[in-house]
Amino acid sequence: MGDIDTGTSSGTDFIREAVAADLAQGKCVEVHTRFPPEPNGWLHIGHAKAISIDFGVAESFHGKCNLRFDDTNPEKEDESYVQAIKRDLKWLGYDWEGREYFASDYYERLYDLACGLIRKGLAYVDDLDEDQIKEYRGTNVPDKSNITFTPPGKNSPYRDRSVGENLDLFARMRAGEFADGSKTLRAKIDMASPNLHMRDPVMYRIRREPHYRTGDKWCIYPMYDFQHPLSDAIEGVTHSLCSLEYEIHRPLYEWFIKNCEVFPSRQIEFARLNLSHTILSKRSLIQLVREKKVSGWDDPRMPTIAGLRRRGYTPEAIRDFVTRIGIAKTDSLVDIQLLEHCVREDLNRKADRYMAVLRPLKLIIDNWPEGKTEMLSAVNNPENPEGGSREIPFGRELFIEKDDFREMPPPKYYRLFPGNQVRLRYGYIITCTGFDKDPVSGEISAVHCTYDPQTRGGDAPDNRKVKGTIHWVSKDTAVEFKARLYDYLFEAERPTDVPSGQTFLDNLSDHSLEEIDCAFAEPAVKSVLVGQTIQFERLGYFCKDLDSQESGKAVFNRTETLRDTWAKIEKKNQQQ
RNA sequence: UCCCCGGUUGUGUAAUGGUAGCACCGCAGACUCUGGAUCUGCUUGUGGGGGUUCGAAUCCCUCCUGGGGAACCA
Repeated sequence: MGDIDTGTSSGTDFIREAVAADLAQGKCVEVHTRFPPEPNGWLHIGHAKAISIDFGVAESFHGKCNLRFDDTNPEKEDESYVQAIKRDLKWLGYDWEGREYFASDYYERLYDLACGLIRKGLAYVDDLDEDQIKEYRGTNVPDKSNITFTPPGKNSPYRDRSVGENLDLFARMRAGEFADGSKTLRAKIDMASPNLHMRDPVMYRIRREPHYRTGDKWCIYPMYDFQHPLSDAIEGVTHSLCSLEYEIHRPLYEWFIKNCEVFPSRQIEFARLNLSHTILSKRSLIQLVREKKVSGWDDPRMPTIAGLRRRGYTPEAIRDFVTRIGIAKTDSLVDIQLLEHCVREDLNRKADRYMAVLRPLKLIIDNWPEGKTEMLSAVNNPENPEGGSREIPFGRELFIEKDDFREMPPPKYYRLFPGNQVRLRYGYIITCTGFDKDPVSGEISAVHCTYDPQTRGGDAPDNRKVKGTIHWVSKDTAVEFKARLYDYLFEAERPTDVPSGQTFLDNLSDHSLEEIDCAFAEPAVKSVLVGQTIQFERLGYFCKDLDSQESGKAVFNRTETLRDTWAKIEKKNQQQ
């Protein structure tokens, strides 16, 4: 067992410990897991955690992980979701090695297994309707939050039908002889069980709804609790890892394995991911899409894998994040700043640097010869010596960031203000000599300065210390682009925490997206590819969006800002 | 409080009867041609009360507290 890597790269955790124990005790000889998405929505960062566990645990023990679509609810599922899920899984870098399965492919075997249970006297066809089932189960109460005691249920009057009658009725259910909802197949377990899931759970229901894969071949569909353990068994899954809400289903999971006499898989539950300022329920995510609160599943503000990708996140950053958060059974809320840290760390190493100005302010170098242009050399990525360098045009008129000039500098401000010296990144050291103000609006229309010819490239021969370095773009060669600046979709740390009568939609931020139509960048950005994430120096990481036009304006989505120490100082200044 | 599962610095996660550690956040400083990066240092924690033990985050009891469950969804 010494050669088994219990997770040096991803740490150890209670699941890996349990799996290692099973192996040591001979309960299984190999490890086989599965990732079982229902194709009714796109993958999000919470799935990434589950995927990391399913694939990661298998990998730790040199085992396998299947991809299985848990598609037994024809009302919600669709082929487009299958495609989206596969695409995102691949992009994240996971490989199911062709083991791509569908629960809907098991319908025939599942049906046989159900008949087997009937023959053993452990399943029966019930004529009770939905409300009656609840009533008999003892759970048909108006206010669930006010229950102090759950009485035992009582048996359905149809519970003791003969095996022959049940077999016949079940076959006729399949044949379409009965109306939707008029009959169900139920497991005969224990109507007095304190675990409500054991009170004769429904195994099959009648639903005339075309399925995206089986069409109208079936009008009865198996329920999750019956289908899941058996699908796991069919695939030889040894460890069925799922989230905490299935914990209470585990006795049922084990009941079906035992009574169907199939390959036993062990279900182990872990806490699902909760992320601050984010909503991760598929139901809510689909609502944001349908009600057009966002532009789609891949809106860069969405916590979906596709949204994060379009935002500029890398698979490496996402995978790093989901391994850093660990695995436990504690219900927790992970600070989204950890995710942000992970992208910054990854992108800092990988992203090429460029200069761009989001809110342009004209800077005129009064002692620079009219019409003269110079090319200056700039390093592409200071974190990567092999990244090379590029040339940037420099001239008499530049754009600088509005925020980099102040008429009256606040404390600790060491950018441009009258009389102050500042370095233009990769350019010259300049001294601010004045500024033009629009007499009507009071707005500053241009800043004037002189440059020191001795400081070409930014180095001062006299080694004088210049505290501030600001970015710039040469006016004549500037490339215009559109920038989309994103903020949290929800300002609240827990978007679902709302006063009664409100929903998470009431928590939607009104400034989660700011569009800047006319920003300027250095000419070299023309070579940036759609989907590529770069850094605009001092501003943050930006990803070229697919909305960019071939020969027209490029669109850049801001992935994240850089860590902004000045913003903190400024905030503190304001508080004082 | 009918059933199930949890509670370790602000957040997340280790420590499996033997020095409560790591990461993020935050704070301070060093360095820096990105107020970025990097480096150094720092603050804050075992929910409460009892018990077992030489020794308890860990085992036991009890209280408190959080989450989940009662779909012909998964």
